[in-house]
Amino acid sequence: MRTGSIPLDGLAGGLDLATTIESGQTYLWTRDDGETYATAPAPDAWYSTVVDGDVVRARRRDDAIEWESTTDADSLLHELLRLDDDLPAIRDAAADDPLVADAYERHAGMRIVDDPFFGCLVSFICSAQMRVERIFEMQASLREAYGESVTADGRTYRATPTPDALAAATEADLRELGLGYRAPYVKRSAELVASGDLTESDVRRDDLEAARDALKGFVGVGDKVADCVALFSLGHLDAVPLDTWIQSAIEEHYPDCARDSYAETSRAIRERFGPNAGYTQTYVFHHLRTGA
DNA sequence: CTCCAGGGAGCCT
DNA sequence: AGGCTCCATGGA
Repeated sequence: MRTGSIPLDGLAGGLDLATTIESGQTYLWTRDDGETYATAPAPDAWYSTVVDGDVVRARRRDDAIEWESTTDADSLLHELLRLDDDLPAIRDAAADDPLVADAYERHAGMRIVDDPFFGCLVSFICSAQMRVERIFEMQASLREAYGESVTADGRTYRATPTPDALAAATEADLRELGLGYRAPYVKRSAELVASGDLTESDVRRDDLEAARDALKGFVGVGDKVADCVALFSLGHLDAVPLDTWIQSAIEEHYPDCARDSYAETSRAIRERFGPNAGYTQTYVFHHLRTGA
């Protein structure tokens, strides 16, 4: 495999690789130790993923991100981990309140990811009423059962299942992987993509609310999941997924932003969090969920 | 045992 | 549009 290194001091705000990958934004990476993300990673733990048939491995090594890949992964990593985002500028422009300041400070270096679309879509369809640790397990199970194998340097990696593969699976097959009532959602949404009836290009809109409405055409995708896909795969950094953690945070810390409908609460909290509100949401979510 | 987890579909008014 | 009810599964 090819290798390379990305110096952290060349990135505005650096990069906390482990937190970025394990904070519940992306479920498409595998930690080398095979743990289920329930345990803390080693400081220099390797993470791997497969993108368009290429294996990408990355870990923190001293003051750089070291990578190995079947392709030149430098630009790919910049894309997947949004390494060009200026974290200090994003933080400075964010809302100035104790919760937000604490979240940014405690998890400095965490970045929003830019996941490949279909894997992100399936991940967050599966996320409904699920703990983060189990979402990781479910995506690993889907890769193991339906992902294409890619071998590099004698090791085998599993790609994200294709729409065709998941559309061909039976609902019973998917239920056996522990997907529960999400099984038919995954299958039907995979069918929509595989048939071309609703695809990534249909949901790539410049406006967040237009993208969200289009995303809700998938099965198992409502307002919250649509916002997650918009934020973690379509580059809508203003998207603020209103999950249970953020909703209770709004009740406790921003009660004036609480509205009757998702759409109105979303608008209010986006205005409160300021530019790149999705970044702030992700920091606050991780901060609250990890009990920091 | 009960309760909860990064919600959404289906059906009702 | 807005309000129910039900939905699988595993861990606490």
